[in-house]
Amino acid sequence: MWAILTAAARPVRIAAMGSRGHAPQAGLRERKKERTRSRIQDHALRLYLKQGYSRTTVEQIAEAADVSQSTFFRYFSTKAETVLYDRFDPVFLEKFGHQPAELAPFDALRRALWEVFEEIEPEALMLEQSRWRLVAEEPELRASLPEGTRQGTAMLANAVAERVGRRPDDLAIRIWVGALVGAIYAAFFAATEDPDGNYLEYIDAAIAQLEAGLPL
Amino acid sequence: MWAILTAAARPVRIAAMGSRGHAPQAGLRERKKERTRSRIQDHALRLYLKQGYSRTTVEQIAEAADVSQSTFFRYFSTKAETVLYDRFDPVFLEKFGHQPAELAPFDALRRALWEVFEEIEPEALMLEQSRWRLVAEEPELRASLPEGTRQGTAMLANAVAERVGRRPDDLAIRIWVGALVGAIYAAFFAATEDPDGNYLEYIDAAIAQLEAGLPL
DNA sequence: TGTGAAAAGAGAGTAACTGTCAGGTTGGGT
DNA sequence: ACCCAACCTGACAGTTACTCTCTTTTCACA
Repeated sequence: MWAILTAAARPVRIAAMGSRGHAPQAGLRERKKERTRSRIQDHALRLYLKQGYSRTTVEQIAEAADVSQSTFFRYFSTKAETVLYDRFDPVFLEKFGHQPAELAPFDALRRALWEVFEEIEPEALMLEQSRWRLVAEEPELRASLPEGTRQGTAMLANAVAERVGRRPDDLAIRIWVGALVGAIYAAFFAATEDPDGNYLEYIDAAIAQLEAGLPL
Repeated sequence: MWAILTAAARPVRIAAMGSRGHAPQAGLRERKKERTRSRIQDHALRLYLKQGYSRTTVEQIAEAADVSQSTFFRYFSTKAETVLYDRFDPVFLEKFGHQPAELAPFDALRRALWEVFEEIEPEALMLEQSRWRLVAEEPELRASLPEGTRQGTAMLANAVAERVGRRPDDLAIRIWVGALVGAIYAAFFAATEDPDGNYLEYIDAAIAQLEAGLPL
């Protein structure tokens, strides 16, 4: 699942975009911005799929979305972000946090993942997967992916720490989460190499192996 | 230990640099190239430490090392590579491969790490650590680090697969290595946050936790 | 000492970003 | 209805990493 990997790029982004922070009910201004943002991302993804990521320039995206380059960079601080931005991340973190307290971390994790996947409509899932493939195939994207991961890892560490009642900077927690993310990472790339591989199955395999004490 | 993390950047690099491939005994030409390479990296690191990574331009490095920018890019395909390039990686992989076959993977790993660290002189170790700190602190470097990791992970997976007599594309192997690298990654960053932390100890902790079946 | 191949340099070009400034748009308060 | 302040947007110039192509220099070897 992507969530864990890229998670926290999002809150940072939103904060940086000058939303008022509190207002949960979006005003006209906010909604217009949201639309502009989606429009840019849509055009960007469409161009990437059509002519490849590196052969698409920001200028082209801006033109297609009918905004200036300045505006493009106001919405996405880098070109890569148009791909890496993941709207399911906060959903996952929320589900994870709301799993019953008596569940072991691995079970909570698994259930949260299932719930997120169940909610995604098949059509949206297809689009997501093409986005994932893009990330897996484009070196530049693969490269900028894990910086998001690092922050995401920190957030997940917080959630796990809370669940087991320990401090989030506890070394054991950090190592645990690091191993988890690394394993899922490996499973993710294995899944992208398998033409009709089911991402969720691969990730399940990773979780199961960790749960079993990492046998070889 | 860095080795695992950045490993394979090196062979690629060397292959791309037009060395004859076979000749193990270096001729004058080869040695001159090696010197130029070191000279560039030395000046680069010195400038980074003095004025910061992002405030140092390739032009400045080239000038300081008395080469043209063209030449700079012939030796390092990106600016980040001047930092990420790790001469201990091949050493580590070799040591790991030569551990007695009856050792469990975790033990082989631990011993190989110790052997590498023992060989490094204290002075060189200090320099290495300042390099690591640079990587940990500079966002752009953190970002470009894991692409090297990915290739390094693949090489480590090969070594592990051979050791346990399985195919390197075995999913369990890939997950195992992924978890290992992820855990070490986490330990590494924890170590950089601890002013007088000993990297090796942190990494040892990660290995021990994995060995114990990843308890929480 | 001459010669062919490899290395280095020169220079023009591309594209991702950054910073600034000026003009237009929006929304809350009167 | 109007105005002010905050905000959004575009235009534009500049920086810098990186690429390509072409020419000149250096060096191994005969």
